[in-house]
Amino acid sequence: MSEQERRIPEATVARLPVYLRCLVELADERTPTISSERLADMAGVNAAKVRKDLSYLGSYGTRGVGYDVEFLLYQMSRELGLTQDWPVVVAGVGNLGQALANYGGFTDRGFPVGALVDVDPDKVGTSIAGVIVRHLDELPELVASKGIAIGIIATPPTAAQSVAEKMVEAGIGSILNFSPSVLGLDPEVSVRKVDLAVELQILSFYRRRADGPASLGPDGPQR
Amino acid sequence: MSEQERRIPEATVARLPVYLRCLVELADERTPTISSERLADMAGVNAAKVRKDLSYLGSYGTRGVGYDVEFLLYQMSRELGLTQDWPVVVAGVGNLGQALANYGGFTDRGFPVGALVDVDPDKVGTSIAGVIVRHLDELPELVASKGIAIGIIATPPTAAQSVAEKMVEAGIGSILNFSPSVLGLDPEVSVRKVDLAVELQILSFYRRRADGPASLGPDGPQR
DNA sequence: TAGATTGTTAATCGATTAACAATC
DNA sequence: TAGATTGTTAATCGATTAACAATC
Repeated sequence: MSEQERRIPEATVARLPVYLRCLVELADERTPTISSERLADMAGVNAAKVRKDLSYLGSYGTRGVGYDVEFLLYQMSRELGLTQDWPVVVAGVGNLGQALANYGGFTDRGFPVGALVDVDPDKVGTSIAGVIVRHLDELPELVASKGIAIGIIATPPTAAQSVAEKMVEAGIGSILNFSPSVLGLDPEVSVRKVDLAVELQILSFYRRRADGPASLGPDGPQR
Repeated sequence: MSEQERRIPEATVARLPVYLRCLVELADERTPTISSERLADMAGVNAAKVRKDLSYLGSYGTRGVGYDVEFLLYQMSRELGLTQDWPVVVAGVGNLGQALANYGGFTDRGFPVGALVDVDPDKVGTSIAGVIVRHLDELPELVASKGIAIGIIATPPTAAQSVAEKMVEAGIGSILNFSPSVLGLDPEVSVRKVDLAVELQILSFYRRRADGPASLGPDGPQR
């Protein structure tokens, strides 16, 4: 690791937030250093993978000692772009949208809910978790005024594509899609998809056979 | 494909539910057949991948014609174990748990909410979406009487591990974990994890660089 | 120094993709 | 038959893992 500084593999990027959460926990307990072995246990992966993943960030460990928790935490936050807040807009305040808006976990982790939008006149104007629901048409002004970085789609599937397009037009470049629709957007836009029924169907597959990889996360086996 | 009938790759299993949803849509529109090319467009993948994935199910296509929608839909449902319902229990009826209980999408896709459990005396006894919230301690009887197959963890992270263990003790073999905790369980138990903050953090990473794979699902690039 | 643990190499494994013969 | 499209092969790519020299 020296020339042509690291292109971090996709699989590694997906694990960094897991390590980050472990490090936050360790920092809370004032644990000064952590070995790849112990971090691997916490994260549910193996130690070789931890060392390889961390090596993409730089040579931040000390042989014979391990990794300095605070230092690694800082470097990882920086790499993930988490040294600043990224306000999100939730589009669609049905069951899921409301739950997401009320869910404190986003704000805690640097993703405050900056805006809520819907098209239903009964919902526009109401307040959820201290944020007033605005009409979808106001998205461009909201994105600009609140500095919205990420759009979360919690609309019915029929509306998802058009809402996504409006988000992109409004200047949003990152979308988390909770609707079951496959979005077709400019490949410049980052899209991640969370599909609850798909997760259950995958569990159903492995249940039926009861011989597949037993412990899977969205990005593969946990251990 | 003939000897030693197919061990379906994990990556393929994760895509089958996406194809399934496309097929349902096609069946609704009474489209009789579909080519790998068109199905690939709908699913947001490439045609070679579709053909390879479908070939693990068997040789269900017709050269020069494509795949019979209804027939493929049936075969895929069968392979995914979706020819029967799999009742789920949601543990933890906070914001997320309530939203999940109210979310009709599960029942629609063969995963009816058979039970809700919590430990909060203020919640136990209340009714959500027509299901009465029971105490966590009643889990074994609920699993038995309602034929619960899948446990959904929507508790605070501190409770997740112990709730998961109770689910396993009660006979549940498949768990969908919405808490940010990494679960340590018998490897026989299938676990999938949905971590909303992790998804946002991954988006944050790619936003910062704006040079990564642009369009990602939980299981990799969408297209 | 002796023990511990990293960082990196290289082997292996699994997933993707292009290409095309088979065949409807 | 001619055109279309599958099913499969083989090449390529990316991810995982064990092993161990480097070094604290």
